[in-house]
Amino acid sequence: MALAEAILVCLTERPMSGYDLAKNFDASIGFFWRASHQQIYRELGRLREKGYVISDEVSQDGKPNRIIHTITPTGKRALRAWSKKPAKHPSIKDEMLVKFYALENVDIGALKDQLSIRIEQHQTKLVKYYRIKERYYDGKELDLTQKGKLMALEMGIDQETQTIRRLDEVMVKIGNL
Amino acid sequence: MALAEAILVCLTERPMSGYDLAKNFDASIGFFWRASHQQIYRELGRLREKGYVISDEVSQDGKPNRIIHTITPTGKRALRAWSKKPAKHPSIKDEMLVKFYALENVDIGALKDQLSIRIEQHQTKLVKYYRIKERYYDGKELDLTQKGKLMALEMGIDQETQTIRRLDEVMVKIGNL
DNA sequence: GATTAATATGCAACTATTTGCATAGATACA
DNA sequence: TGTATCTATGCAAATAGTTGCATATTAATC
Repeated sequence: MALAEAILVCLTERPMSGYDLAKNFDASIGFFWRASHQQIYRELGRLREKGYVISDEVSQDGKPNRIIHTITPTGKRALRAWSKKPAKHPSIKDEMLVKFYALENVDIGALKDQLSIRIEQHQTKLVKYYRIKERYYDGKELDLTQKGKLMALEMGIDQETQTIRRLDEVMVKIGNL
Repeated sequence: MALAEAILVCLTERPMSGYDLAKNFDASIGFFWRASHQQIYRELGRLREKGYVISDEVSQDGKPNRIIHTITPTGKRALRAWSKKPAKHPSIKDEMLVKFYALENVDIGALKDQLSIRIEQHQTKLVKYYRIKERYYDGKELDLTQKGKLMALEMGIDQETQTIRRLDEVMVKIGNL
């Protein structure tokens, strides 16, 4: 499972609370690995049991206490070991394509609506990517980790751009049906 | 859940056994929705309970009996109702991108190997797509369902082509790191 | 003064997916 | 004659992911 590793990757940057991690999974690393806060808290428990992270409670006046998780040397070794194992091919599950596959048994008007929603979602994501790129990477000196993140980000930008073009083309095609 | 619907979609084409469906999920519809034979057999049980399919045992001499599943009018109505509901955005989970995201804590040599394996997998898929296109669609008169399938297929071809180009570019980039 | 949003954590139940196992005849090939 | 592959079905256990609920404080807004 790579949720564990995705969390460890985040923690190599800096120690974080479950809440911080959940926010990270809503943005940055979440572009490549989605997870809910419930999943994250559960997984943090497992990582603590294995000794991959240590957790310290920090009291804050007023606000509820935070539990800050720090990756251990054992955790870092586990991460490097994981990196050598072949990456699983992401599993494909796209309802919308299934609907295209069954065009005669489907409401085509509704499908068009879904397609334009999908296009908007990809555009939103693309804008987000560009903002992050401009803000954190453009015209900056970058270390190795940052170069990796930028590469992942540029893959994302390229993917979204191509997806939007492709879906626009499909929109024209079903319009002419 | 769309596994149920993906199965129903297959059954609109013709009645099939669980085994036939499993093979379909290894090719055609499986390009857009992956499922194992265990999942399919279990789901067929549920579809039968709901009255979306009827199942008839057909004895074959020698070979084990086949159970042929046919979609019912109720099943077809369920399929059309499903088609009107918004399609879920496919969930993103790509271990390889997580590894790029953590370049400093990762074995880069191993990552390159994984990248080239990934490229090969996409090439294999692309070749498969082209074969299907030539064999079943090129230069043929097509009905609505076939047009939909062709559209899905062409989306697949475009996606794979772009992905291969993108991953090739990344391969050059990590070579120059 | 009341409501909403943000911070911060987590359990429990349910659903979905993966992995390993099990059975059993037919055919092909070495 | 043995081995492997294809046909054909399915259970059980483990792991992963989603949904609903629960709690509690602070700060801002209406």
